[in-house]
Amino acid sequence: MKLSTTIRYGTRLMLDMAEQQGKGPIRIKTIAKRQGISEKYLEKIVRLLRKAGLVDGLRGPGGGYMLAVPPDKITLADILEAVQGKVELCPCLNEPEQCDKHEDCKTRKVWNDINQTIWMKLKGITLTDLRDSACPSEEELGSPSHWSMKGIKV
Amino acid sequence: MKLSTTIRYGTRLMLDMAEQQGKGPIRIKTIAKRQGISEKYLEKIVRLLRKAGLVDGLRGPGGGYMLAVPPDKITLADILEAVQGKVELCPCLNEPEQCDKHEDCKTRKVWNDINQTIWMKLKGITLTDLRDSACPSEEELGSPSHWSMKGIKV
DNA sequence: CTTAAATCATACTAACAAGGTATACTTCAA
DNA sequence: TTGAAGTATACCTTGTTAGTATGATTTAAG
Repeated sequence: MKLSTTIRYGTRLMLDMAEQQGKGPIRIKTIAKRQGISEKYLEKIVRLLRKAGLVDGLRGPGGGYMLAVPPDKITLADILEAVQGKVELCPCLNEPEQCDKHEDCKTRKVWNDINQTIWMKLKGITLTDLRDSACPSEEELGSPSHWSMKGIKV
Repeated sequence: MKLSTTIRYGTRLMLDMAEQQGKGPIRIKTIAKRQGISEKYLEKIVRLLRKAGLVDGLRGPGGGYMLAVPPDKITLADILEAVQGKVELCPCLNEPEQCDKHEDCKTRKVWNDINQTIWMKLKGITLTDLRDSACPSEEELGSPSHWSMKGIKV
């Protein structure tokens, strides 16, 4: 029930790119410094995003990375899937046969439910949403806030 | 983003007890066999639940464990907290000072949002809800289902 | 009063994943 | 042709998870 740094760093990286969009390729070194994350580690992460087709890499001097897709077409679910694969909350959701009780398991429904809810949320939040959002104050963090899900409130 | 076996086993254990409620103390050995989980491992987990005051233990022959609280007063959040402590989706939610960017971090809001949503769900589902629910068919698992949250639809 | 059934408690280990480094290679603009 | 960048892989260190082993303690039943 924890987000890996891969996800968190990956998201910040993508958000950073969305904010710098239109300014040409951005070097990992720059983002690493700006975000305070290890350069080599970020490189590793951005390569996953590249493989997933979310960013494009330009080699050589003056090179760097840039979004391969407009930021309003990139959701947090895309990012998460790119860096971690389609992770389910518990194994029996993907591969029921792993658990011999799966036919008679009431808990499966709950985990599936929460799992779905999380994915719905993630699918509903784009990089644009994130970029245009305000930084939360400490008080605001208490209750769940509302995100526009491609226009519709989640 | 994965549930530990501790949570999953702990939930099944509690559900098992809710189903057997009123029949006196139940031995771990029995539940372990019924649920197909290692006995020693379950012992370890149930001790956490005991410490949290969710179950009572009765020693000696004829002893076992039983719910210390009526099942409609026990939510999945209680169970999760008992076996894992108050886990947040990412460290910066509990201890902002851990991340020196926390004041200027838009992603924090999203993680907080999802975090809150998960906890709201967990708090809304009691052992009674679970016990009285139907086992899901494979098709049903696709979309998020609706759980009564102490009477109110979640 | 003894025995055995159960909880209770701690220590240990193996396996795995996460987080991060190091090294070396390719590509390509200046 | 040089060096700045991406690309790729291998490695390492640390922490967590999942599970086992061993034994002590309590107590009802015989």
